[in-house]
Amino acid sequence: MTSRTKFRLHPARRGAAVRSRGHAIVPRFGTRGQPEESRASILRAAVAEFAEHGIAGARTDAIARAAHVNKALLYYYFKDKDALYEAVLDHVFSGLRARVMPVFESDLPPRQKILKYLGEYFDYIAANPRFPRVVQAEWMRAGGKGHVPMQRIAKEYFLPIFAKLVDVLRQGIEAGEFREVDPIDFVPSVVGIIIFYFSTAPLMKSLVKVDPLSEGRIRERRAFVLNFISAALFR
Amino acid sequence: MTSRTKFRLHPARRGAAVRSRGHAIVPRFGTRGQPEESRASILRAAVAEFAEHGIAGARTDAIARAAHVNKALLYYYFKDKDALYEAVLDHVFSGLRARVMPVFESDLPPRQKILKYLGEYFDYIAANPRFPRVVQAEWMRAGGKGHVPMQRIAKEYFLPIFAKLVDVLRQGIEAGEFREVDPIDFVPSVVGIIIFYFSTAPLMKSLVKVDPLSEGRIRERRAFVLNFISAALFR
DNA sequence: GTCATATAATTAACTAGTTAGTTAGATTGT
DNA sequence: ACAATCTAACTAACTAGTTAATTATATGAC
Repeated sequence: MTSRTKFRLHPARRGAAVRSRGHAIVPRFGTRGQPEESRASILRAAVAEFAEHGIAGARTDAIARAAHVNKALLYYYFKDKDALYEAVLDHVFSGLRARVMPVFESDLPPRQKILKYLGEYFDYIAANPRFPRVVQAEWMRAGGKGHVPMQRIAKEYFLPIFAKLVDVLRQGIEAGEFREVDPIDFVPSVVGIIIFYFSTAPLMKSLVKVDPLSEGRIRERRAFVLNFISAALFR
Repeated sequence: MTSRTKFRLHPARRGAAVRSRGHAIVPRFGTRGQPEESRASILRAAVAEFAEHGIAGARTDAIARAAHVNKALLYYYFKDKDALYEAVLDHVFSGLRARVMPVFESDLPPRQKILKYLGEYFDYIAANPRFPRVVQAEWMRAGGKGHVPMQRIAKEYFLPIFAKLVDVLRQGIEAGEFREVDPIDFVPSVVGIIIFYFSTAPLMKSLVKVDPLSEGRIRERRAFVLNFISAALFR
């Protein structure tokens, strides 16, 4: 990894095929095939590979193969393995943010707001059960001390959500509806409850008869999580 | 990895220096240095390395260096990287089992039993905050589908504890002291709450001012966890 | 309309560096 | 002497990342 490589611009960033305001793709000069399709296909394959093997364990060859593209194309769209992983993280967290932030804009009372937040969070993960493992892969890296990339991710996505939760909790507590919990303890507990189940699902499946990701089981799990946290938080 | 290698016996398993009933070590013939010390040193270093980098990310060279032994010695005591990791898992889980199983032998009422269990579990992890990451490393491997080794670990350590918890929960529910929770939902939730905090501690530390592993914070966290789960479980 | 051309998209084959695991012996306590 | 313990140096395999070319497409000149 020379310093020249490091600062090389990637065609994808220079923008080749460009999506105009509407929806129709306006191709430029040498655009051929479906470049956005290729990029998306690589990202999709990367999500699966990183979720299954972590960052160190993920194989760029495997990602390329699963995406049905040549490995060099992977390095054409992404600087290196780390950049690809970062793109995956962005994908995961921007999806989550898009899903939960609107909840905080609504003017529901604190109790309903928390429940709605939990429900949306749960449903997003349930619809993408690989995501917890992808994120876990990050904090398994380098002792989880939080690289520069992860710092950015945390500041861009996590802290804003956390701040909103702090607000709602404060309101609920002031209104006497919530027990007095410290967000620094409450939030990671909630995240742990929701995420842990899904990230251990593959292992759980091999241990017990029931499929932890079956539709029925997920519905039960959802009800339990909301009920459990409600009992712990509401007066 | 040839099949011959696979079945080679390791001196450690044949038993060299043997610890007699008392405490004094009774060395055999060519015993020199402190073989048990070397083995323990390797294990200790492996815990740290696996916790920091996961299985694929862990470097056997780094483990040997940290343990102040030649890398070949590592392969003298352990068949390969996987076997070393398995030994680490045994170390972690046997410690946990030794700590929590006595709780179930006691004749405390269900409520106190659960609280005692949670406290012991929490304290064990708090005293060894690297352990959650070590275990997480396992289910990040090969999609967490649960290798043969992990199946063994789960059956040997996890299922017995789970069974005891099922008992206590049933008793508590029948006595009308507990809300009606399904162990298949309750147990992973509790584990998630306890473990998640510690496995994300390094990242958390880089994000906020407070040290999540400071003595005071741990004490607070412990109180919160017991209180939170109590509120969610007890009537 | 069509033809050369610039440029984007894509690939087969390669390389340099890393890493798990081995070998063949050296050392030491008994 | 002898087996247990330990090591320096090695190797075979793997893997992230590169290179140098090739193919397809839109554009603009005519």
